[in-house]
Amino acid sequence: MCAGSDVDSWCDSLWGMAERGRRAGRPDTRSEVLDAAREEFGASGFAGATIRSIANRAGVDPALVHHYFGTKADLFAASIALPFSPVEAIGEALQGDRDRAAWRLAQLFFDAWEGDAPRAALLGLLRASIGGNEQATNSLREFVVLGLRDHLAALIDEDDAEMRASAIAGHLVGCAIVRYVLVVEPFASAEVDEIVDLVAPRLQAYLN
Amino acid sequence: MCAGSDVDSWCDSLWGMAERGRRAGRPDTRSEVLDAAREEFGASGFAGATIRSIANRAGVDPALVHHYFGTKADLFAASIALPFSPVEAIGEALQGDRDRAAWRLAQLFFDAWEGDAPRAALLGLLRASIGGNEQATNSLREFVVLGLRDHLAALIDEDDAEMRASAIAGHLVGCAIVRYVLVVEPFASAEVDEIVDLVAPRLQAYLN
DNA sequence: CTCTTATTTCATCATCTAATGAATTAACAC
DNA sequence: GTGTTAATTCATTAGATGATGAAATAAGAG
Repeated sequence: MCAGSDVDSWCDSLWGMAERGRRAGRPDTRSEVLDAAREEFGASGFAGATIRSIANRAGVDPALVHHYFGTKADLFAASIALPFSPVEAIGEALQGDRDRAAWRLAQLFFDAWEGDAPRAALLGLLRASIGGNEQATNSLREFVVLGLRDHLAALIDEDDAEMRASAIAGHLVGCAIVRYVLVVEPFASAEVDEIVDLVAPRLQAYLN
Repeated sequence: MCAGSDVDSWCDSLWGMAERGRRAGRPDTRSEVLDAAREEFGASGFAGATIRSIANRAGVDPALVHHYFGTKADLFAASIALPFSPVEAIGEALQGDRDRAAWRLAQLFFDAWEGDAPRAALLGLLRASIGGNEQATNSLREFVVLGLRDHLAALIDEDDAEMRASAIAGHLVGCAIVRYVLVVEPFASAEVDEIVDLVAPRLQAYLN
């Protein structure tokens, strides 16, 4: 029983065991493992996630995770590389009319959190870096410094430009935590446009 | 060797081994363990901290940690109970002149982070809750909702009072992350007064 | 078809972890 | 002093974890 390949799917679904050796077809298992790693690290942080839980989520043997990504730290490093480039997008959003720059920035920032996949990636980075992982902390700091603080400071004509830019970055990050991590109502359920209309004027006040 | 009690301190410092049984004097070991737990949970999060590391930091056998606090989860629950009562302090700070309420709130908030012990406790709560620990998330949400949102909403005469109050809470939490977790310069090294003078006017803008 | 290579699981190891119970010592009441 | 209780470490257990190497299977080149 469970030896012929025609009844494998039946065996798998019944026994939860996969057969040994290469699978039929051309499944992109590596990407599935990486996605599973993003989700697990996002949900549990670096220390809380385990190779086994990631492998289990991807429907794969733990050894395969090591085969593709090496150590747990290597896998984590691969998982916090965001699947999009926020720094450039922010740079573009800030170009143009300065009186509305804060609105465009806020819109871009909160829009980025609305999709499922980006939110998982951002949550993973946020959780791990605030949770104490040094690499993730450096990664998030780099994003805040390069993506937000430096771009914003270039728009401000005051000698405390970097201070003001840091405050703006803090405001955005804090709003994301209240809305997406702590889920404080009614902030968490409000429409993005409502949040933007509320927050952007105070961000703009830092720019003037 | 190392049997007589007169040479114990010599043995301890040389071998790193403590003698068995109750210590001389009246040391408040329980509090030291709790402080060590706050520091370890604050530095590494719930999953990253271990009973062993906490016991080691407190200079104590791991079994003693269990003796006093039970399971790791019990110890964590005890460690996130802040050694001060922020909710009441915020309530008091917000009484009085409404036009300067944001200044008093910001001063109280950032002052609270400056001491070593309170900062470790706040960092622990922040790290663990954002890191995904459900209990810590509930605890921080409760603080944000009861301590900040509700108190602030009572001051605001608009129908979106709770939204504005949440934005203020988010701004403060985010500034704490940028300053104390990510350590983004020059925000991290600035004086508290400078931060307060920068941030408070924008917080006050939410109140009006 | 045959050989090589990439993919996948299995079996296993050494290590670390939380937790428990017994043993040892000091403080304290009488 | 004597006995009781609280404080503290030691020894140990059962389980989880990261990691490695061997074996099995499919895809692809010739």
